[in-house]
Amino acid sequence: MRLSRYFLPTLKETPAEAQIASHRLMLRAGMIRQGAAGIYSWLPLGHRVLRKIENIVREEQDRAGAFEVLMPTIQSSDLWVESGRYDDYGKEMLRIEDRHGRKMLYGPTNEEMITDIFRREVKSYKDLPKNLYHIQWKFRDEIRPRFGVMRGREFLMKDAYSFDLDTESAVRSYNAMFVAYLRTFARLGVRAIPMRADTGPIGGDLSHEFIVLAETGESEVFFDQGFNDFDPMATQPESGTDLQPIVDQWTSLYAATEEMHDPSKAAKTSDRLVQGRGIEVGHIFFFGDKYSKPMKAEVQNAEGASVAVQMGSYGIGVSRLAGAIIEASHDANGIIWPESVAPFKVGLMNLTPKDADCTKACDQLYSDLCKAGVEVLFDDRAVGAGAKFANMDLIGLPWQIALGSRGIKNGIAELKNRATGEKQEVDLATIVAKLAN
RNA sequence: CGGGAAGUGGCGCAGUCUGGUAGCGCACUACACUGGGGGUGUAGGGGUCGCAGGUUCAAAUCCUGUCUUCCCGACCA
Repeated sequence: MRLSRYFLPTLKETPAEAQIASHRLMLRAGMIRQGAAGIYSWLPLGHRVLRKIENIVREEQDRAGAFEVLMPTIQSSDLWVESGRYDDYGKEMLRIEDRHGRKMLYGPTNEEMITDIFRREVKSYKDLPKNLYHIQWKFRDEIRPRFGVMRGREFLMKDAYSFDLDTESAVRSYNAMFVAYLRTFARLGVRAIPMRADTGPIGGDLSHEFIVLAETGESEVFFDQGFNDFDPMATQPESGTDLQPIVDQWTSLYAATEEMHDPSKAAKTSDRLVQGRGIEVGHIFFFGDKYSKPMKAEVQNAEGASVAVQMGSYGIGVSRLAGAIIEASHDANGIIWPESVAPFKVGLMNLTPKDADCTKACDQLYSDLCKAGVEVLFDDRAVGAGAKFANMDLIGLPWQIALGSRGIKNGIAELKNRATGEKQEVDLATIVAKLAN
């Protein structure tokens, strides 16, 4: 992409409303713009990041055996009356009336709707287990939205729902999501620690939150530093593998959010206990027949008896992750994208656009990189070199290529690693091969 | 929902106390210079001061109401 043609409105100064790093940087880097409190538009750069996060989440859900669906944002109140949550949910649910006076709502979550879809179609234990997920916008009318996309009212969430015949099977479904989450967050370039969680208003008795460590995190967390030694990507589950040992390993060490923190249990880890702050990016629940029972989502078992299915739900805050990744990965100059979610892999800067030789070489390099399948943002604007460097650091692409008349004479470009700051002189003839992988 | 702060060109702010022709920096437009870390100069364009009432000869400024946004707390993917 040529920057001269792109829509990338970066800001030199921080808008007054943005207080925390990720919000400031997302606004400055031209990723998002605010529509109302807790409601944002995603501009091209931000949208690319959002899609990359979404795709990694999707790949790992698919790998774990879940099937993607897409449910609507607007729901009828009927199902919520049936589950008993229409009254329980309170003002956080945005309630809407259509022209016929029917009570509708903008979905804050989809347990009821997916349970309804399931119960209409599945009648036999032979069709279990099943796991259905979607990636869809949700709305929760938070009392106080804040921190940009990290606590928005409208947010993009992946929510999966599992259906099993019995508890034993349901735990296997839970474990599959547990492992998928470990892999997902690792691929997104963040370290997320699973912590025993309170089951909250959704109810149930087996639940974990996945917390990304960041100083600006909303929750206080306590965990064993032994988590540093675990590698989520070491788990490459074949279908049918027993995942319990992996889950056991990850839950063997102490980890708890403030509300679940038990100093007497934590004491066992004593010197290895770390206290920090974190951002909740995922939350998984097993809640049994909480919804299947009142909504009569039942199947016949091998004996011909009708039994309510055992359910779990599994959420990942996709839009929140865009902010959380920045919170965990930035410096004074701007964002530092992990390569897997970076909007572009490489930023190419023509430092001397008035130099015909340099411009020619840049155009050629840009074209070669594109042909090699490298995602590259080419700053071909007629502005000073300093502005280009500053802007490139701000938007945080993993690799920067600086090419000017000085380098052209020797046939070399400067390649900078945004994360480490390390710069190296690279022969123009080899740079494409170096960046294509 | 309790407590606090703020709304003035696209962005960051001053002016409000003490009423008297709306200002600065950045950005933007044109031209010239410059060209390896947000460079320099000259000349421009752009604002019913959140909105609605009121006081006054006169309101960004004083009064009343209202909307919006942000921060702290209680609640949450």
